[in-house]
Formats: sequence, C-alpha cells, structure tokens
Amino acid sequence: MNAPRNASSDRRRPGSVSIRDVARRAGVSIATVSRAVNRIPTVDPVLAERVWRAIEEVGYLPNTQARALVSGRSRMLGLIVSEITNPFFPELVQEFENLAVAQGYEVLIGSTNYEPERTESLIRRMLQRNVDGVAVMTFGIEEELVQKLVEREFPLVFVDAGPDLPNIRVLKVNYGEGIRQAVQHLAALGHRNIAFITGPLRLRSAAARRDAFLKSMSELGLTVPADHIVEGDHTMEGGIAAMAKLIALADLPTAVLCSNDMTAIGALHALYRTTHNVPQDVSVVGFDDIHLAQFMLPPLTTVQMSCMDLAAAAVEALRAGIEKDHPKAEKTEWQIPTRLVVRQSSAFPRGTLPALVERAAGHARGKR
Amino acid sequence: MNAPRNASSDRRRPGSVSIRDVARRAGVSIATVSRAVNRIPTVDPVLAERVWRAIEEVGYLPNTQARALVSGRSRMLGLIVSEITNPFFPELVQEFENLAVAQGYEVLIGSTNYEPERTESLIRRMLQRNVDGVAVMTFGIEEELVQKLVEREFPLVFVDAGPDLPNIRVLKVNYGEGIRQAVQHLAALGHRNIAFITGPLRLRSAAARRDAFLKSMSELGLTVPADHIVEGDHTMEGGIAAMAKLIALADLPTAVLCSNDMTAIGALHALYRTTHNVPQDVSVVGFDDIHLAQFMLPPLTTVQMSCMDLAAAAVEALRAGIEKDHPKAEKTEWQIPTRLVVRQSSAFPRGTLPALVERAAGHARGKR
DNA sequence: TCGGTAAGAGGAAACGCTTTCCATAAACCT
DNA sequence: AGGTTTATGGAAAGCGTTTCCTCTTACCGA
Repeated sequence: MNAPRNASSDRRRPGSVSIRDVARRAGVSIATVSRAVNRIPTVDPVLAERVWRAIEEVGYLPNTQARALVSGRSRMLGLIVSEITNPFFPELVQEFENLAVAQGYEVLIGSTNYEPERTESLIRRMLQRNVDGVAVMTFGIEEELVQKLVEREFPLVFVDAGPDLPNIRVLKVNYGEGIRQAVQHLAALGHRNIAFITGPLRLRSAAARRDAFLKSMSELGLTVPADHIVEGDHTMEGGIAAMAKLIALADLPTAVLCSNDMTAIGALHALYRTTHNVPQDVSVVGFDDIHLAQFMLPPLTTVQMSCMDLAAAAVEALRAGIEKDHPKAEKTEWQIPTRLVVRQSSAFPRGTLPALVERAAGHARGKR
Repeated sequence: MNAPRNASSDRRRPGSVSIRDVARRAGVSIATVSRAVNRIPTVDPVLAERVWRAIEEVGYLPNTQARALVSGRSRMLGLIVSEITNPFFPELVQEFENLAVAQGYEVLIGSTNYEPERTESLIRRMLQRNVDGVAVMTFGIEEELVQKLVEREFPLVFVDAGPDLPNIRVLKVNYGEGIRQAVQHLAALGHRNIAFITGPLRLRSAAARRDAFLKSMSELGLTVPADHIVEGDHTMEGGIAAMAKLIALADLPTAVLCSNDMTAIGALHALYRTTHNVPQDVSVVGFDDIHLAQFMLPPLTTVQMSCMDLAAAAVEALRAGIEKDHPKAEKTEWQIPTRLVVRQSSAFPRGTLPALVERAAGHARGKR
C-alpha cells in the first residue's frame, strides 16, 4: 500500500495537518472549525468542544501564511536596528521580541550596518513579507530610504524624529534630561573642564546628545572649547581614538562625557593604556546604561536610556497604528525619559582638596 | 469619485500591487508574468523585457505569503539561540542573517533564555510560520523539546549532537583541538597548576569543553584537583563568582582556562578587584573569541570558535536539507575547527625566572 | 398545529500566487 | 501542400484560511 499519509495533497510536509483534517475528524465543516479556533461566540459549545478535542488529537496548527493571505495582516512586526553587534541593540531586540510575542506578533529583525543598500533591501524584504508595521530604531536613518514604506502607509515608528505624516509615530527620547543630570553631577563634584565625545554626527541622535551637552554646560555658565568636542563613532574603537585626541591636548579635561557607553568604555581603555586612573585623574560618564556598564572597571557612571521603556513604547506605538480600535490610535508621540545612574567612574576633579582626601583614604585602605 | 486606487479588492493596503496589475500593464497574462519573474526560459525575451519594465513601473513586489502558500516553501529559516544578550550570539545571528539573505531566505530568530516553555512556544511559532528549516544553536538543547520538529521531518541543524534521524544535520565543533592548543600553550609557558571554570554543565557543549580540558591535561601528565574545576554559567557574573572561589583556595592556580569569553572577562574582573595582576599573577584564557575579547585589559588570549564558520555551516547544512538537489544533500556532519589566539592575558607563571625578568623589564618601561 | 423568527451550521467565494493543462500558432518533415 | 510535432500564451485549479450568504432546524407564540 502506498497510500499518502493523509488525505490532503501529497506535496505537503508529512505530519502537516490542515483545517480540513480537523473538520473531518470532528465531523463538522471547515467554517465551524475556523469559527471555533477564532472563538467566535455563535458556535455551539458542544461542537466547539468537539472541535478543540479534534484539534488536540490531530495536532493542528493554523497556517499563518494562509491566515495572513486572507486577512491582509501578517501579524509580523519589522524591527530595524543599526547593528546587532552593538551591545545596546540585543538588549532592545530581546525586550521588543518578548513584548511582541506576548501580543501574538512575530518579529523580523534586520540590521542596516549603516549601509544604505542594506537598508534598501531590508525594507523591500519587509514589504514583501507584508509586515504589519516597522519600528525603525536606528537613531537617525535617512528618511528617503523609508519612503517606500511611507508611501504604502505602513504603520511606522521612528526614534527622535520622523516625517510628519499619518501612520508615523515617533518615540521622543528626552536626551536633555539625562545629560543635564550628568553635567550637573559633574559640576557639583567641582568639574569645570568637561569634554564630550560625540557619536557619528550624521546620526540625529548623536547630534541631539551633543547639543544637549552644550546647552547644559551653557546653562551653568561653563564654556566648551572647540577641541573639547571630539567626534567618535559609537564604537569602542572610536572611543579609544577620540580619547587619545583628548589626552594629547595641553589641558587634559578633568571629566569626559560620552555619547554612548561603548565610547565611554573605549575612553576607559585609552586612559588605562596611558596610565591615567579613572576616576582619580579623569571622570568618565557614558550614555545608554548597557548591561556591560556596571561591570566595567570602575563601574561606569552613565545616563540610562531604558531598553525596556524604548521597546515597550515601540510595540505600543506599532499596535496603535495597526489595530484601528487601539485606545491610543491617535497618539503620535511617545516620551522616553533618561536619567543619570551614578557609579564609580565619576569623582572629584584631580588636584582638588576632596580628591586628595579620597586618594589618601584609598591608599590607607590598601587600594591602588 | 470615490473609486478604489486600484482595480483589486479595496481591502488591500494602498499602494499594494499584485501580479494582475503587472499583467494588465504589460498586456500579457498573469502566467507570463509569473514565468518571467521566476525566470523560466520558455518565455519570449521580448515579452519578458516588457514584463520587467511593467514590474518596475508599477513597483510590483511578489507577495511572499501567497508564494509560500502554493509552493509549500516559505523561504524562512528559524534560528534558535540561547540568549541574544550574550555577546557571542549577536555575532552569530548577524552572520547567519547575512548568509541566509544572500540565499534568498528570511530569518526568524528566537532566544530560549534557557526556559523550556519559551523554547516550546518558539518551536510552535516556527511550525506555524512554516519555516523551511531550523538551526538550533543553543549548544545543548533538550532533545525532547524539538520532538515536534523532528516528527514533521523539518530539516534541522544542531550543534555538537542531535538525534540520529533523517533530515537532522549536526555541526560538530572540535573543542578538543583549540583547548589542547590552549593547555599546551600554558604548559609551554611553564604552568602546571591550571584551573578550569566550566559553563553550565547541563549544556552538552560546556561538558564537552571541560572534558577536552581534562583530556588535554592528562595527555601532558598534569593532574587537576577537584577544586580546580569550578562551575560557572557562561555569564560575566558567573565568571566573577567562580573566580572568587578559586581565589579563596589555598593554592591559587597560576592559570585559569574558561569555558567562554564572558566567563573569562568575569575572571579578569574578580582578579582585578582583588588586586591580582593579569597575566603577571594569573594567566587567563577564554573561549569563543568574541569581538570584545581583543579589547579587554589585557587583551584576552582565547580559543577562537569562528561565528563565520558556524553560521556558514549552519546555513549550508539547512540548505542541504531543504533543497533536494543540493550537492551536499547527503552530508550529515559539518566539522567546525577551533584554534588558539594568543594575546596578552597569558604569560609565564608568577615566581618563575622568565616572569621575574619580564616584570623587571616592564617596570623599567614604566608600566605597572 | 402551524407560521414566523432567530440561531447555528455549511457551502462557496476570495486572498495572490504557482502550476498544470489545453488551445493556438508556428515550424518541420514527408 | 498536408499532417505532425514543438513552442508559447491563456485559462483554470488549487494552496489553507476567513467570511459572507444561504439553508436548516428548533423554538416560540398564536
């Protein structure tokens, strides 16, 4: 006997079960099975029970593609990040995935690696897969690249800024608040000579962080010489190089604020290599509060931009755009707070009285 | 006039274009368009050209779901990893994605976080999405959890070991080779008292690494006291705790080999906190060669298990299982080599003559 | 007892695509 | 030149689901 393993087409994967098999088993029509599966109340509870038992028995799983084809909704969300290897993003991805799955969505992830043609292909792929919405968490993508998505009126979520169009929602990160806290923290410790290592300035978010720094400084009446603003690229390598430039200056700043944690970690390395102690000689402050930050030596004082907040806002904003009866369907802006987390990479400026006292106490305790 | 924007159903997303629109524009049948898109040679080149131009003009993108529905192949690959926040995995994911996309596949990622129920739901989701194959890169997943996938004869790729069934392919990581190189490197420097921090031993790969270590040691006639094998959990926190136990021992080992890089980084931290210098007091060697390893202080000597190799083998093995005429369709095992990368976290054991010479030279150069 | 109504279940169409089959046109051979 | 084969386009049949519409059945009141 070479009969097919099930009554449906023999092209199908073995063990695959369709709604028809369930219908046959339960002795009802496929329409009834569909209604039972979708918990439509007009179905007789007795029949529904029979359907559910049949589903259990034959091991039925509804085919998502067929569902998507007919319903026009794929229940997939696109998530575009800059580079998955930057430790900030996996944390974001993880949280985004958790939340999306909890809401019954699948996640299609893509990283642009800052390459326009990659972004291009990424968007085309997401369009083809017919995602229900896309979160563009690249912190400053070129707008024209997402033009296609905008045209097709996909629900879209951007960080910081996006075109002012229907179906576009924006997560406004309040860089100012956290950076002001950081600057005031340093100023309160006595720092006056504070440098800033930026991210790649073509990124809107990097420029926003730098501007927030300059604003906070001028609020305190502190001036920033041009050579105290050095451009990095949000990688550790970039942080090392940028810090090296600052070390080469005639007046080494007493504190350095960095546009992200990886840059700050790079700065720590550069200082360590040149036998400068942190925080005794130079205070270093990061931005993001990635997991790694607390395990640095010394643990990094940093401005927290919570992935949890960001991911939660992104998923909520996408759902608001997708599900027409969502309570926040009309909301277009989500505020993301930032706040300073003080650890041990920031202290009194070198040469000041409190620093000397600290250092003496430290030596007395046997630390180096 | 409130006519719909295109001639198809008005339920569709605006701007969405179907094969019918292309056919109309090119003045051919939809079958011809389909054949042109799928590059079937029997279509008249002139017509094909007209079709391609029409596709360009109307901005047509084939609907992947419809394609998958009829062809039975979704062109999606599942990738299951342990935890995306462990830096090893993003590197793997990135490479896997690049390769898969280059072959025309999309990637559905999921992390188990070592929770069985998460894995369960992950697999159900992948089944529903009808992925063409799944790579289970968790380095030791419980087999029964993937039973469903096995039953349905999904092409499956495991790391290290998997059930010996058709459609199962295994990437055999040669832990022995790299770890032998590491042990011999340390022994050559003069180390005799070498400890090992394991990963979570329920993971097959963690046990395999420990066994490889013990084997390499005994090959050299070196004994390993029971308290020199400490269990970690492949995280930095675990590495810190495990190293703390070693530090508390009466005879501090002169070298510590770790089951992965995050553990080694934890060990570096624990040593740093207790004012032990690496490599002068203790040599530390990692495993994986994650990107971060080269930026540690000191840069970490480690055994490289290339994500590139692993990802390439995984994608190739999956394709071999999916595409029936694949040249390597019959191959069931892929070998993944490992090799030692010597950096600066390993040196002569403390108290030996070469170490004293090194130290003196180092002091002379002004380093600490 | 019978007509009217409402609830529940089934049949069938549609979603966008691929694939197969068939009809037509063109080319070849005898 | 007529018949046969080969190329090529067009029409139609699914793929697995949802949804609309129709039909049956049961229940209620008169």
